[in-house]
Amino acid sequence: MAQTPRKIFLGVAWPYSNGSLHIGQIVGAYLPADIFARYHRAAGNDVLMVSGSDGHGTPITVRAEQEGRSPAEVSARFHEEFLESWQRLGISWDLFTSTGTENHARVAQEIFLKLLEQGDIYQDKMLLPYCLVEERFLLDRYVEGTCPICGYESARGDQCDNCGNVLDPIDLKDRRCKFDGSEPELRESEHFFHRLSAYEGPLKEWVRDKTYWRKPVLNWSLGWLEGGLKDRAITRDMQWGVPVPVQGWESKRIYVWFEAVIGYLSAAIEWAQGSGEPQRWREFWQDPECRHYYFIGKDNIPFHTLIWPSYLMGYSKATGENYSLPYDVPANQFQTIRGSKGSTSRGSAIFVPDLLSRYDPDALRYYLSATMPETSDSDFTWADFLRRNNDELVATWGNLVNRVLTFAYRNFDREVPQPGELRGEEAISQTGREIDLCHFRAGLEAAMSAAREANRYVEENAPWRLIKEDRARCATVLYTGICAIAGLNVAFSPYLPFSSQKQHGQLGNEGPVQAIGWRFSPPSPGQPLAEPEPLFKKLDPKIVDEEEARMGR
RNA sequence: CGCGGGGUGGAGCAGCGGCAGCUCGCCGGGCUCAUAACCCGGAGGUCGUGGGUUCGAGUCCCACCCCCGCUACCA
Repeated sequence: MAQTPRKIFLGVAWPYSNGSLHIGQIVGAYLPADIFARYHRAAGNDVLMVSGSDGHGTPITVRAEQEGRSPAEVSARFHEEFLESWQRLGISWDLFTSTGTENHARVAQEIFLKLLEQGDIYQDKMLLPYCLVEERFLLDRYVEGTCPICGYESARGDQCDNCGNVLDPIDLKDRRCKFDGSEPELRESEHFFHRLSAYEGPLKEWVRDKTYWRKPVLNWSLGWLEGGLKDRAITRDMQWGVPVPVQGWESKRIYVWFEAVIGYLSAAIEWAQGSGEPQRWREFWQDPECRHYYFIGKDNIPFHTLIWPSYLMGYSKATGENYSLPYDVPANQFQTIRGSKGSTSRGSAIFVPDLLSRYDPDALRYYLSATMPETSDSDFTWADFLRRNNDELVATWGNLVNRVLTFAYRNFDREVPQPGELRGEEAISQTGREIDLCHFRAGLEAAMSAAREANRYVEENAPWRLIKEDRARCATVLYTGICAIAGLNVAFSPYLPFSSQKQHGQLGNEGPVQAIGWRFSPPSPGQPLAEPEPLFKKLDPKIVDEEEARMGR
């Protein structure tokens, strides 16, 4: 199926390093990206998967203020935690860096200057609320007032909680500072703007043939385009972030949403430097044959389907070089927690480090893969997690492996018996096809379905009866079962990397399971079997109540 | 008020113009190699509501109702 070796670039959302990773980020972006990357690497394609901590922006400074630390300290602390989470979850980055590197600032400033020279970025004045008491410009959300649309008195500067309309703080009546209640004055501030409006035509043209994008992704993008694109301010009155590379702008910083997306490019450059071939990033960024995929949550869609492409179009033009645009942005919907969006304050957020302290990574990966919100929001419940682990992962796949290997180990001198028919090729190719299309749930289901078929095969051929009647035939049946397992193990490997590696070893193989590639490789008859041991643990039903209690229900 | 997504057997989901499908659960049976796991059979849905288009509609169109997100240390 995977025809010619391909080049694939995966850009994955940059998490704000202001708190622990939670389950929604994993299921929404990091897990699908990892499955995709693992599959393509096994299939022999050249993959570059990058991301990093987004260490700038207001969320970081807010947290830093609360803790009385510097933004840099906060960011560094969570960056370290992220690295550990990736490792334990098995998210296989080629590079996970941060926006705090010199390299990133240099690349971001370079793009900023090129776009400035070209006229894509221009200076203008804007009126911003300035608090005389706090002596600083106030962020949109720190201004409150009366909503001009519905009259609600506690509307925030960015949006009215009552009617839901997106607002501009200037439109509010009876404005007041959220901190001290004083009335902010409107003070003129000089800022740089990106001429997004100029890219409306080119973007419309570019999006036109993206019919294969997921429905929400395409509709969201088209909706923005139809509404007309507005120029966006790309600098902010703050001290934390990438400096504006223009004289006299020392008191301002580049807006986090301008520079963070540039991380996709700067990370590739950093990766190339680290690999000892500093120019190698060009293979992924400037070769038109390389396909770019961006794995993100649905809230980030316009940034990746319109805004980031507009920067790339402009930068390509300014430099005369080709910078690839996204091929697909398979954004996921949200995974709600017991029916609503995860919330720390309501005790319904589920954080990765905590989760990994009690559960195996593959159990989590299985559950999240099976319930991935690809087409619509899906819901996380502990009861469902328990059920899918015990009744699907353990009972179907885990049990197949365990029953066949245990039987073979005991009855055939602890080695792989002699050959006969069913293999695992079909599962491998079908799962591969689905992953290639970013249908991750379907890919997993294809493998599970093949595991059920293998269980049926074992049942119908009853080796426990054959062992007494026809030892040679029994060996054939078991060999066939083992072949199915070996094949299925490849199909499951992008989803369940830890247990796949273990299974690989149980069949007496050495080296990494990925070395097989994305194909069926028959086990050698006579090869010694390791003593079988269950691949997965059954969970105790009481965890449901325990976890619910832990979440403060 | 607006924008996007969704409402399909007990639960979770797929189907997106042509006899309503999958996993789990449930009921009945089989097997005993296996983590009380596995296999077979069965019951169970007028596909949110009301109109319309069509020879034919979960599947297209219109209106309405409900849920989720777009705001909150939170994808």
